[in-house]
Parts: sequence; C-alpha cells; structure tokens
Amino acid sequence: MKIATWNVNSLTVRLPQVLDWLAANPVDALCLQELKLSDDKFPLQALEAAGYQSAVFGQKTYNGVAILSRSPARNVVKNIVGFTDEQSRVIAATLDMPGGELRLVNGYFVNGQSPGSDKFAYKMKWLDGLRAWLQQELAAHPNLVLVGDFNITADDRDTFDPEGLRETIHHTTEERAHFKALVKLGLTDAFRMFEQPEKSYSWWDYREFAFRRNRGMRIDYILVSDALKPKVASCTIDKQPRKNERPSDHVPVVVELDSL
DNA sequence: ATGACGGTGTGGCACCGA
Repeated sequence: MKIATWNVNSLTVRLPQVLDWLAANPVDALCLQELKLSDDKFPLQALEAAGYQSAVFGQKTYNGVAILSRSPARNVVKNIVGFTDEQSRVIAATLDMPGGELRLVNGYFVNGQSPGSDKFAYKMKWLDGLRAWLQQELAAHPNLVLVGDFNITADDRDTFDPEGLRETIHHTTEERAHFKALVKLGLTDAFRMFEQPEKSYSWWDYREFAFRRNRGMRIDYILVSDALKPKVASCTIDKQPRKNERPSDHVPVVVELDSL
C-alpha cells in the first residue's frame, strides 16, 4: 500500500502532471495541497477516469486540500476541529485498506512569512490547534498518517543553508519545537526511518536555478503513528516532477506500508 | 537587495508563497 503527498501549487495548472504522475505511480492515495481552486472547479471527472475518488476542501486563489483515493473516503473532516479558520488547510478521511482502516490527515500548514509577523502568530496558533485535535484523532484512530506541506524544516539536515538561514522562517526554534511536539504525540517522520541521500529536499525556489543547484528544503512530510511504524517499508522523495515543464516548486513524497 | 520565479485575480499591476 502506498500513500503520497504533493503540494501542486495550483491544480488548474498541474492537473496534467498529476494525471501523468498517477499513471506512473498508481498509489492508493494521493494527498494534495495548494489546489488554489474552489470546489466547483475541482476536476472530479478527470481524476475519476484515472481511477481516483476525491474528498475536496477547496478555496479560491489560496490554499485548498484534497485526498484522492482508490477506495472511498469515509468520515471526512474539513479543517481542525476546535480551531476556527477562514482558510482551507486540512482534510482528514478514513480509508478501508487491506487488513484494516487507515486514518489520513492531510495538511497545508501555515507559511508564517517571518518571525514576529501576524502571520507567524497565526502559524503558532494553528499548530497549537492542530496538535490538540491530532491528540484526539490518534486516540480514536491508532492507524494514522499525518501528511502534507508542514512549512517547517525539522532540523539542520532539512535545509541547504542551516547557518545562513538560522532562526529565519521555516527554521526557527519555535517552529521546530512544534514539529517535535507533533512527534511526541506518537508520530514518526517516515523518511528518517531509513538511510537517505544527503541533502534530500522536497521544495526548491523557482528563482536562481535553485533546483539545479539543489538549494532546497525538506518541508513536506509523512508522519506515521506508533501502530503503523512497524508497517513502514520505505519512504522516498520523487524529484522527477520538478524536471517537468512548468513544475510545482514541491515534489511528491511517498510512503509504502505493509498491509495493516 | 524593496530583487530574483510563478500562480492568481485582476489589470497595465499587487499580493502571496517559502
């Protein structure tokens, strides 16, 4: 069983690339972020023709998340329960998989602009809300996967310039403390369960040939619950789509799980 | 470097992302 996450930075622009990727990578579920479209503009039929059902929480221009899956999504929740949010950043669903059910939580975490800004304060509040809610979700659903664009580098290995970017956005002690707090709930960064190439990133700026120079950050994650940890067979970053014409600035992360 | 690139909505640009 394979689950993937991909910030597509506009599904309108990237739909052909998503369809191509799914044809080459027939995962059981694909979690998307930054759809940048409203629900009525979501390409339900094109994805259905590709074999995927969709649970969608869209928003015009900004944000927007979806879970594409081969089996139907049940018990769909939009946004963080107990945290009022104007923005469409979270969708959760239960999927029936071989051997049991899997709870998927897909998040487009707040960017935060810069430490000290109003947006950074919103990021901290949002992360507080997410953690409180996830604690309940984990209690109700032992087989849980938290995926998405976290907009945090978990540690210095996850950024091309740990010294130069120290305490800047995505690198602050506060953001990393939030990442650690999520881990402390009983979640594990699947990517770091395995030996990985040095300087592995999931995002590169469009500017200054950042991809070619591998000046990136690993900000897209798949975290698995304690019950799922023994089932994790692999976790990889697929850099291939970043080589496409008009690529997203993020690439997919894929986890492989043994049957539940 | 108040920059760079790319997406959106609208517009002859501004705002946002990371």
